[in-house]
Amino acid sequence: MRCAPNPNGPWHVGHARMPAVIGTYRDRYDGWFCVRFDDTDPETKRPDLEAYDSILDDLEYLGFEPDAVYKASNRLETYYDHARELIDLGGAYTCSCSGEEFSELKNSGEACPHRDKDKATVLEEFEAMVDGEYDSGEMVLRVKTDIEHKNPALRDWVGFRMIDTPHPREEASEYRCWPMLDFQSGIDDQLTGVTHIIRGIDLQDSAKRQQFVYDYFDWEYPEVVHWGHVQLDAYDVKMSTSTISELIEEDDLDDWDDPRAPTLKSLRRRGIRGDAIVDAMVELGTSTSDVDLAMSSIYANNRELIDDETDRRFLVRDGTELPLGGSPPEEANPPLHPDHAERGVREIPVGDAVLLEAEDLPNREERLWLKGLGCFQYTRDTLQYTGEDIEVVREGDVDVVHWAPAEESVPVRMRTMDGDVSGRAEPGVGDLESDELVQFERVGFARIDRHDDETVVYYTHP
RNA sequence: GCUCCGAUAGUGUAGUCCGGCCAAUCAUAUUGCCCUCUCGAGGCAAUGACCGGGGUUCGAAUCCCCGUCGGAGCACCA
Repeated sequence: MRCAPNPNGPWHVGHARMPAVIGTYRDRYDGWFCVRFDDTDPETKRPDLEAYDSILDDLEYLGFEPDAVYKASNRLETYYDHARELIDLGGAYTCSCSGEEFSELKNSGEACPHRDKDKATVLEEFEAMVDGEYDSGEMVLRVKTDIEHKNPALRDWVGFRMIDTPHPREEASEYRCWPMLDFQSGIDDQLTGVTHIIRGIDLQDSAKRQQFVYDYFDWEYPEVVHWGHVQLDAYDVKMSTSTISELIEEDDLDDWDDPRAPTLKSLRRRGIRGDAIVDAMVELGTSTSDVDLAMSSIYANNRELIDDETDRRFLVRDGTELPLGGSPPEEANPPLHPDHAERGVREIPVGDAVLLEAEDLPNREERLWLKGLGCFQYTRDTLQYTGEDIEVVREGDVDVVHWAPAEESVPVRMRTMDGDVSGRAEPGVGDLESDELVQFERVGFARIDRHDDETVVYYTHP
């Protein structure tokens, strides 16, 4: 199988579907898959030189290593050779009609005057194309199919055209005669031994087009599955490489790993495992209708992967300070993980005041249980320690909330899909390694990114 | 306009090829209860779907036709 991306930028989440599915199939059935960069349009789909590595990097994040990596722009001579052979078989002709002219003829099912040229002329003109003797638009090589085919999309399609703009890759920058996707891809699938193709519904006619070439060469066409488009809920930003690229350009997004961007680099930075994405993609199946992928299903997968190993911490967002009274303990020791007592406890110095989230602020005379600390009653604008047992919580009339010491807490900026949130976390958070995951109790999972003036974390999911 | 393709709960999916075991599977979501010093995890329960209409048949989610809705192609893009 193959994954044939157009290297025009880092991958968005939707791109993960192909490697997820073919990678999973490969592993399951002892198969083979390659990445083939279909970079045969140096102009309108101009490749981005950084994208080649960036895509392989994204692939690694998803947990797959391709069995081979190809670049179509390295293989021009191969395509030329096959074109020559095809000409010799009478399956192609050079054509100098303008796109418009040809389109009109084609739509009325009429052949253009170039269709019946003899092979020698065709070959001669094709060699001139290869040598770059024509300018863009002057000459193309058409694959001879059936000019009266009932589906106009299949009639004598273009196999090669001239492009004046040099390819961005140095190695390919001298070429001017470029194959179209259907030609290049069809040849490569055969040459690399691809037996099964998955592609989008936008390429529904590709197989039928390429079948003509396969017939000329007497090759057997691979099995094909077409799938619909994937849409992600939960994002304001459209899942499209060009849209994301523009937003970054305009500074509406920081970069490709901005938490608001629906990209793989963003999910990675938020601490989501590649496996969680892969599993969600595989669950989507390969149906030909469009599908909506719920981020919640990626989150559910991820939570299952990380919950057990992720330690707990407190983070209070936009805290309100309340003084403490009644001699509470000087230190709180909640467990690092409620299901793993063996991992030990946290040491949180309490101080004279705590921060609470707005939603958790008690009413007058109300009791509140500060997790890992004890029971307090809100009296005369102070949280008075009552010393009561956890039983009061079990009885049901005391809410349990998380908190942070007002004094010895560390400032945190949490980057989320909906923008940044600032808050303060228990002091231990300041010592966590970059890349570590935490669960802020009653807030959600987050990945520690870095410690600057404040600790920057990326919100993972609830 | 011409040509393809598709339609099962909020979302995804199984079942459709080879009609009966499907008053329709599983996951996720939402809600409620239990448990828990988290709104996490775990347990239990509830919610919720075969696009419509004809036909074939003893019997249709499944086969056929018509409609509706949706998607795609008709590029010298991928």
